[in-house]
Amino acid sequence: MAEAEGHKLRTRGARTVQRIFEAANRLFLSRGFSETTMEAIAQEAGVSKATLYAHYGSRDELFSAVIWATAGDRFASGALSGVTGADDLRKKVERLASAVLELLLHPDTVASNRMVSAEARRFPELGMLFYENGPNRLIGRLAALFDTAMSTGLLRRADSRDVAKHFIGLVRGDLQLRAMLGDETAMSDAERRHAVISGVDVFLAAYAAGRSDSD
Amino acid sequence: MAEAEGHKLRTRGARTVQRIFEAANRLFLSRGFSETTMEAIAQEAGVSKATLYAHYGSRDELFSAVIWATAGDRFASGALSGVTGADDLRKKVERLASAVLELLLHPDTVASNRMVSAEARRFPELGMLFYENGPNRLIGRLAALFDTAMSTGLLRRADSRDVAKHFIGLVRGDLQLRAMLGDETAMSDAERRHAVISGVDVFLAAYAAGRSDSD
DNA sequence: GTCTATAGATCGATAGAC
DNA sequence: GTCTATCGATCTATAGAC
Repeated sequence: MAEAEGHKLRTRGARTVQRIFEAANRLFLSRGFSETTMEAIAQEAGVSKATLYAHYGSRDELFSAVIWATAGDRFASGALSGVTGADDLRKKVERLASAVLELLLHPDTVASNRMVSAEARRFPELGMLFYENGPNRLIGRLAALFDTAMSTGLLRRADSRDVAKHFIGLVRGDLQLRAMLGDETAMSDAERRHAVISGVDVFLAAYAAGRSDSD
Repeated sequence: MAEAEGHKLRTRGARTVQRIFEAANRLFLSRGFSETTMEAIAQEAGVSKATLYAHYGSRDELFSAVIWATAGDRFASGALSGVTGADDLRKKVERLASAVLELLLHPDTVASNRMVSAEARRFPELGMLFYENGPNRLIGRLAALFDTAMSTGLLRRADSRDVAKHFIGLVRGDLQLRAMLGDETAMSDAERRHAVISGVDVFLAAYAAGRSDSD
């Protein structure tokens, strides 16, 4: 789903663009913006620098294309499907929390957060674009789920976008910040499990409609 | 409190170091890491580049010094004093939430978060150092406050560091992320007030000991 | 469209005089 | 300790051949 242009992959030129884009995507996400040179991208794509500039006018333009595409891809994917099922409310919410945390701690998510925030001063629009296309889409999808849960009477009535933000905030804890600061241990299973359990505990204590008997 | 070395400000050399450090501090925080050149720092400090290198071995070293010092300064300051007082629990917690949000959305906080996370791959240790000296100190101070509140019977018993993380997560919402991505509106009074009120609402619903009658 | 080769500019770091 | 002057490396972007 990472087509930069409207072309299909028929023409030779479009395939080159595709290769360039994917190379840039890999390198930006794995090395960061400042450490990724046009020379390296060209090499990774198997083309020359001149060819690269024939398709993307500047490094910033290529960077924007990568951020725009990848943010949407990841945050729009079906990673939040675990909510359906016949389990009790707590189990369902815990699975949802795990899925959210998985997304928030994904190396690509961490990398793009790092890059976009670092370059937000130079790209006033890109930051907003990224937010709308990424994090805000997650909020929207969660809000829709919680809306349903409120209609069903599982959760008490509240602004569903607020509920989504609170849910994310509770589950995230300090794990995403630590991941962004380079703390590898923030991604460990133990840390994640604890964040999910304690976060969901608080979430249900505040938002569960009736009385949720815990484990 | 931003002394890099143990010297006092007596000697001429120490005053020069001080000026260099403060210039670097201003420029790094206002322009970001990659946009701040040694030439610019020297000019801002009123010295030559050679003098600058006589006191700091490299740009990275100067950057580390700035991050290390400023993180501690801000997160250790007495900005959390608003919790004491004779108000009811909700009012107190709301003032605390405002103080936390003020800190999290402070331009310098946003700027250093951006920079450290962006450079975390090159500086494996600096990220951890920053976390311990900054965000983790905030968690610790909040945990101490909540510990007291639990002893007093105002809040129900729980791991106080978890409580602190949940508190921060609830109040922060998506405001700090948006601020880091360059969204100026994230710092508006309206946004902050709403985040404080709705966040505290959920926090008390989950953690208040008895029954907290709301407004 | 794609290549090689290089221009053009920036910047971190240093040499050497005072 | 501080200066001026400059080196050397790196990187973005382009010119011109095929």
